[in-house]
Amino acid sequence: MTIRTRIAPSPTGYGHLGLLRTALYCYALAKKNNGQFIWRNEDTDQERFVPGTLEFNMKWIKEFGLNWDEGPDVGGPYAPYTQTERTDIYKEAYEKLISNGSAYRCFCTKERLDELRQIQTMSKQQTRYDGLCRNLTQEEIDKNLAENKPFTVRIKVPKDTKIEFDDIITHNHIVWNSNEVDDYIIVKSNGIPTYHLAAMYDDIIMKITYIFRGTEWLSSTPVHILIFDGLGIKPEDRPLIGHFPVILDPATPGKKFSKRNNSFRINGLVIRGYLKSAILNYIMLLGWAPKDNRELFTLEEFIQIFDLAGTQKSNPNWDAKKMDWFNGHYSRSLTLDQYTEEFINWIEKYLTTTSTEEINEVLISENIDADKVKKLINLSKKVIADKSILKSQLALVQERAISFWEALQQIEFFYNKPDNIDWSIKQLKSVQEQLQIIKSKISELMSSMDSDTSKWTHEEWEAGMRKIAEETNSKAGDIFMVLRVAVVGGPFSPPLFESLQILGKEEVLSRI
RNA sequence: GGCCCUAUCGUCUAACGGUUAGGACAUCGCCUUCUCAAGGCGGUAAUCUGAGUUCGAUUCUCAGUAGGGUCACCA
Repeated sequence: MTIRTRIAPSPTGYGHLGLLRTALYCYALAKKNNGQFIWRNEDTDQERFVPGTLEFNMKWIKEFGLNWDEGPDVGGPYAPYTQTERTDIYKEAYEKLISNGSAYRCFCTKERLDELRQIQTMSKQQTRYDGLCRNLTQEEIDKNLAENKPFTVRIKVPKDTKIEFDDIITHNHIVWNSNEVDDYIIVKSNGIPTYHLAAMYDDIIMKITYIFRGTEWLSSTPVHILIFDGLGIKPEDRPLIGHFPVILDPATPGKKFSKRNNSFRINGLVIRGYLKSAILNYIMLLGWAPKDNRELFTLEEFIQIFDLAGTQKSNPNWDAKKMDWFNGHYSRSLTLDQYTEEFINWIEKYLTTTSTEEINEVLISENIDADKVKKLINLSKKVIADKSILKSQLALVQERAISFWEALQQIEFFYNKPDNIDWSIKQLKSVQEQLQIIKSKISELMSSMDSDTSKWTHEEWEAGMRKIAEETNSKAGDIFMVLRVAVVGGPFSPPLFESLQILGKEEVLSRI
């Protein structure tokens, strides 16, 4: 049988990294087995619909290289792939369920349900449907229908039985006592099915073989099983279902990704200048691990090696440090040409095309204020003007910047003369008294060198610097530090000599 | 609270009854070095607790504890 997996986000919000993870695993399983990966638009909740989110989510899953074989945009044999365009299809499903006794019409008003819930809450009972419409006589039903009373459709959960299934992700055999399961609403009073019916019926029609989803769906799984049963699907013909643990945000211990934290939005890390290959690689390991503990995978390698045996049960924490390590690793493994190209691509494709609000929300967390962000974005437009100069600058920061965003900050001094230099920093403590003397001696040295910096030699320059150290009776390292602070504005910098060469003699002299 | 799930270094994990409990990130130390990195070498660090099964439990069972998910005409 052909493996078919699906990713089915609802267009009610912007996807987070959890969506990327599910998509990645679905994609990998399908591709590994020469199967199909399907995108389905689960838009049955029209009230919460947020315009643009479907397009946003599709764009970004695609950006990560996870292309679907069938979907709302590309079509396919089971089109349409948008649920609100399939309401007729669901109608035949729930009519079948009602007629064979697997579901029933419920004429209870929302008001009655709210009141019921309130009473149950106050008396500390379970909040659940009391089954009032479960056993309506055909006469009563006909009467209500004749009066055009609105109704919902509820699944009719059988009494005193077991509902069970095997979870293919956690490898658990899970059993529910059916008396614990509520009669979920599967069709709303507006005639549109809820997720439970729509998704399960679509999965059958679209011949989905694996349902991967977050663990928040686990507790409604018995309802889904009952829907399959009611539709006459034999257990062995059902799609296999598996639930992934939630990704936790260490910033809020024990809590999953905050919907408000935009750095976890699917494009957040990309905007912050992380490589998609690195993000994908880290995400792979957030719920799955191979037996040999290998950690570095390209997408292609992951597809080959991914298996259901390695899926994890417990909730992983998002480790920003490890993400950084992956990104640093991938950044360093690029050639300088590739790195430069990716850097320019980041600026042109992501940084300058994203709204300022969104960039601020994603970036401000890094101890940078909005003005600084604005300044750096302006700088980013400037740095891509001359590719070869940029390349020589990036050569100096590639191995020391975690992200492109950091790299941009590290090359800022090439473009902007540092202001408000703090000369009292601890790195300059031992030469504090002779700062002026040292500066003028460095100035002298620089003046004596060729105006064509490409003719400079490291030996000549370093000898000069060490001579100043001797003359002022200080350590050579301190002399270098004075120059460094003058030129870049702080105690950290890329290799000094190479930086000076790029900056040019005149500019260097003006900064001392 | 009911139901369900989870529990190995700080973090992600390996060990499918017998290992000096392994790896990676982080952290610490040393080397390299004009700073910061990167790189090399080394160190600290874990089986939640209590019973049981067994010659032997990280591993199997039960209980406790802690954490998570869910209890909508949302997905």
